[in-house]
Amino acid sequence: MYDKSQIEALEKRIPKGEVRTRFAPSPTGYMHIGNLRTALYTYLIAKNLGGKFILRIEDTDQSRLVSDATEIIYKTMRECGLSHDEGPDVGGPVGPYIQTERRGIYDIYANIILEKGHAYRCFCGKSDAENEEHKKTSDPCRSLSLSESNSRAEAGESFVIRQKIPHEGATTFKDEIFGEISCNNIELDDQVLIKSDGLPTYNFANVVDDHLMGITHVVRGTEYLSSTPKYNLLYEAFGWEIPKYIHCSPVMRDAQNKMSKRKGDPSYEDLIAAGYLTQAILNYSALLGWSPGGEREMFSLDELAQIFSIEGLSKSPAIFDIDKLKWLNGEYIRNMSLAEFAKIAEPYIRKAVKNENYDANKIAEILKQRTELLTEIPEKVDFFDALPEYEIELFANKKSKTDIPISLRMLNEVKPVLSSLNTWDDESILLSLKSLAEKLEVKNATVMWPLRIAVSGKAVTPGGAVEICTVLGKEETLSRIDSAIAKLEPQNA
RNA sequence: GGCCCGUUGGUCAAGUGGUUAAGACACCGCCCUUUCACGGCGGUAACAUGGGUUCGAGUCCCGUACGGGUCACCA
Repeated sequence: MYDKSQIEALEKRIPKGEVRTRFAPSPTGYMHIGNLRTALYTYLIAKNLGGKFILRIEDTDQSRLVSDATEIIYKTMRECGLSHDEGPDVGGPVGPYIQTERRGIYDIYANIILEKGHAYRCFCGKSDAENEEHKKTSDPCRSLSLSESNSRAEAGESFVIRQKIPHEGATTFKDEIFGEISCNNIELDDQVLIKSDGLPTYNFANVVDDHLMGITHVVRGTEYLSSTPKYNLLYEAFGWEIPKYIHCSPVMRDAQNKMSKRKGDPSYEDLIAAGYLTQAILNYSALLGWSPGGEREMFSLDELAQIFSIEGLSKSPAIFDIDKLKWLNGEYIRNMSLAEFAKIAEPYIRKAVKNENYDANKIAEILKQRTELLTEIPEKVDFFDALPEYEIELFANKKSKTDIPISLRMLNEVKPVLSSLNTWDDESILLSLKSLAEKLEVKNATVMWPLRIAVSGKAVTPGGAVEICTVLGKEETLSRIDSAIAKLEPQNA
């Protein structure tokens, strides 16, 4: 049925004496946040312990394959800096790293476990009723002799291979987060190991691959917690060393539901498209379900790898809070150098500001302290290109002590002052306006407010009157002041 | 329903028998200020519940409630 030398060859390849973790997604769609976080934790555990991080594609369910899914996985991980040491694209000592390419391997181990008597062929059909009855203790195929089973298989009868779970005793395993968990074997089903299409189920492929790839820490979601005893029984049947288990609680959209694409929860790509930064997403994901212990919250990927510890992982599910992500994103933006921010902000600025005379760097400067999401930039700066229609009521502001007549007066005072300026920059404009306010014996705001409204047409703007004037340039500034004055003239009002 | 797991403010969370029960987001107030932000200061707000154990319990044990996971030839 199989060649012993093949097994020896496979076993010989297994790297020893190093920590090895794996991220093992199935290519069924996009990278949701829970997925990304699992990949992150898996990566961090490997790096923190000086080990290897491996990518394995679990594509044994032919019916659920999505064509571009693997590409999205590669792309996302590359963008996030979660680089794998081994995987389908970079190779490695224990490949192939795609399960459908390992078919022959599962066959070998299925035959071994069949011979050992810890599994059996089940020839019963696929119908629900039969299934329900047979996966339990009463499966008549359970007691078939191996030779009879072999000859029926050779005769071409269709079958699945099921794990033969003992009816007595209990299985206990240790999870690094949850501690010891035990379960009576009688509660466990005789799960299918090899499907009738000849491909292994996750349950089998996972155990075989984790063993043959030398995985030391199995990181996955808590949905696998209740099947872990069955995996342990499998490891024991083969006589393999059991890895450390780290079962992570899910990322929730609310107290009742996991994050899901179907319900409109954002994927990594969605968040990027919504104006979030990769680093912020990664940093926030790390904090969702894990705590570094101290009060610091911002960490680069390398820093996370330094300080990550399994003990900080939490048992209970965590609800995804977009507000906190947004705040963190803002923190990342504010901590950037102006040059860095200007570079990533420019495309967003240019979406609204087509006029090349307006300096994108200067606009980025006034935007930097007040931007949380890149996508909110265009609407903040659209007034540079075209003065919006606005109501003259905007000129009235209690705190600045302005109303419409005062604004008109101020603008008439401001106009000659600005038009006589020779240098057009923040400093000169600010200085001239301040001395004007002093001369007129009014608050700075009384001069600034009408001017800002006149040049922007908006109640709220990034930057104040001075900065906006600087960007607009002298000519455009004076022209906007003129049209504001015209708007405010009593006969027009 | 059986089995497994969980439960500290609205949210993320620290806390490993003795604390005025941290911190962050959000929210509110004040200050700064050429708008809005940023920044600074302050505030509201929590140990699901009932029994034990103990001199002492958010921390240990049992029950209850609530929530989640699982019970596929999906992963």
